Amino acid sequence: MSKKNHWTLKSIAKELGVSNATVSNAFNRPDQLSKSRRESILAACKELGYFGPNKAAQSLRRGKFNIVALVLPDSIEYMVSDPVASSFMRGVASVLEKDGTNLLLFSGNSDNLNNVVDFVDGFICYGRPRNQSLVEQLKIVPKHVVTVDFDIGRNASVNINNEQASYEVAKHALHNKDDQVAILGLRLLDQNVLCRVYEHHECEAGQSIAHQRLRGYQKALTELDIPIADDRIWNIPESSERFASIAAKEALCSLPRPSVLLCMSDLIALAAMREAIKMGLKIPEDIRIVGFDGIDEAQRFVPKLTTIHQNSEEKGALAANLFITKEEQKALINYELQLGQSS
Amino acid sequence: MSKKNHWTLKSIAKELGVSNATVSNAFNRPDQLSKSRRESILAACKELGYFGPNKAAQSLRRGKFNIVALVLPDSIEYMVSDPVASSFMRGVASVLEKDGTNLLLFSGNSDNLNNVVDFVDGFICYGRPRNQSLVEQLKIVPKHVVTVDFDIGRNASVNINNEQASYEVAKHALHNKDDQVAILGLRLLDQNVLCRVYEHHECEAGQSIAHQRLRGYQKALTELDIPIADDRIWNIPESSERFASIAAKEALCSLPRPSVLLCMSDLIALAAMREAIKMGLKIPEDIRIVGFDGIDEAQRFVPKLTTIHQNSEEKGALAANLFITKEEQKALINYELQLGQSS
DNA sequence: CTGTTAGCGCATTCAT
DNA sequence: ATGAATGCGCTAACAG
Repeated sequence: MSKKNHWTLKSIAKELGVSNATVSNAFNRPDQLSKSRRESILAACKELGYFGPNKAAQSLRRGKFNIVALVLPDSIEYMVSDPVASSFMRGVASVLEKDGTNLLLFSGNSDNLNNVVDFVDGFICYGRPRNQSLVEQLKIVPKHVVTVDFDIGRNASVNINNEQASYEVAKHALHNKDDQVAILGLRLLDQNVLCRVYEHHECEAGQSIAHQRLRGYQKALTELDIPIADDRIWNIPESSERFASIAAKEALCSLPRPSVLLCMSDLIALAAMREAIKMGLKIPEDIRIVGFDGIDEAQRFVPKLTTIHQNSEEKGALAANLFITKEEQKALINYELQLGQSS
Repeated sequence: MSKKNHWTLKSIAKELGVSNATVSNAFNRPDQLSKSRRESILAACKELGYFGPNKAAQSLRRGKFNIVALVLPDSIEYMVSDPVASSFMRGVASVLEKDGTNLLLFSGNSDNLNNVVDFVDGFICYGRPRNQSLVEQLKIVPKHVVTVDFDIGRNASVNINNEQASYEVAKHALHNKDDQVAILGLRLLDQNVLCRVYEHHECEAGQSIAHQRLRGYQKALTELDIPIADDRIWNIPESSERFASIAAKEALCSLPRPSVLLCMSDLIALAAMREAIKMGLKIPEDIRIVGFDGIDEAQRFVPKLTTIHQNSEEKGALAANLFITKEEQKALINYELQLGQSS
């Protein structure tokens, strides 16, 4: 007898003439019934086209959803084309996929965690979300949270030592006190504008990645006794070719012409190298350029970029593992100074 | 009186001394109660820390989940770093984000749609999933499905005319019957191997993108009366730098040396250009190379690549729109022949 | 306009 | 080893 094509645990149990608990157990708790019974039930279900308990109902009942929301710093559409974010997602995805956990992409522009909080097991947050109110919500949300590249009050996080890394790459790019230095910063300011950063007094206090990196640069500058003028630091609001090119052009045209360009991302450094080449400058003879991130394209570029290679994929994998194991750990991940011909 | 921190519709209703339907209505159906009543209830809820009906329960009840699964052709970790797939996802995400629909990434390697089918509203499938059994499931799954770059029995799909596009770009690359042509194909064979494709008899029948493109190439070749030897077509199993470089090297070293390289993706064409340059070949004097896709990196490369620009982002946006509106439409999307200096 | 009730589909006691 | 009952948290139909 073929009932309607849509079986439920209840209807299939009735069809088979057993109680629904038995069917449930057959699928979920093998130890609760005899092997033969279980197998005959499973076979009958398959035969009839019942593929197992409804996941939504199961989740509601158990309070477990097998979905984790990956909270991106910005809109999904923006993040998905960012090479560093992509690597990170790759690491996350590889671990979650093995674990059978589903990955939901969540925009850092959303204004409410509530839209998803009820059907995810928790959150992996890659960088501070653009919408600050999300941060506040993440602090108190009653689910598991792993933060990456920033911290909130919670205990599971993955970071790299941005200050030390920046210090190292700057140290490599800088030669002596006669160097003319310009810094192309990424999101140094909250304001969404491309401009120079005349005031950076609060840098010591700044907790953002950009400020950590800036501190690293400054430490290197200070050690070499290199002054940096107030008008030699740029703020680029997002890691895009367009903004980076404009800022690079401004920097390269500023006088005295910089001999060193410290860039807070490889994408920025690449744009800067392209602009420099267009202007007929020789790299590194006329200008030394260093980046941050270690993306593939920058390694393939001629000249190869000197940069800090962040192990983004590993970062993602670690974050996902922390999530799965629910370990409360503040992890610090390695980076590598990657030497190229650009400095 | 502060109850436990976890409110439910029921508990909050009791706390407020109203029925649960009233609270539900306050959140979902403003027209069902007076404005003042509604507002006072909402205010009280906010005050007490109840942020609205539990979404999981709501979804179970309504049968609507506000999640769509984006079925990728391959593993998530592989897809997320593919520039074409990323563009597509960008398009999808931009539309879904505006619609308030959440995006779940689903691997084309999974073997069971059942793990998610119960808590998504449907599927957007970007390319034929590597796991063929997923295709079978997609054909019969009782939810809305939009396919992209391939078709199943269902009625909503987005495609481009691969054959025509390939024909055009080949036509542009080919000059006359003395051209020596090699084809770097992407997933021409089911087998996951890098090799030459000696037999392509079944090309006429092949429905895959690769075969559609191959037909386009062959049409152009035929029109110009250019023969193509049996051993001049390569199969590259995935669009990665590594495989592409190997195949490109093989092709470039084969004798007589090709004067034209028809590549089924820009990533492949880029790898080929790099290998050619390494070998001291001049592009396009010694060898003309064309790609397919229109990714950014290929446009920035020197020489700029001649290719077919697929509007992947638009494709994604259209697919998402079809999904949302539930329109049953087989859409065909435009492409553009993008001329560079590589041919 | 408001409250009562019956499920959505299931997992888990607690009996037997 | 099995079955009846309860409720996860909610919405929609219905009754008042």
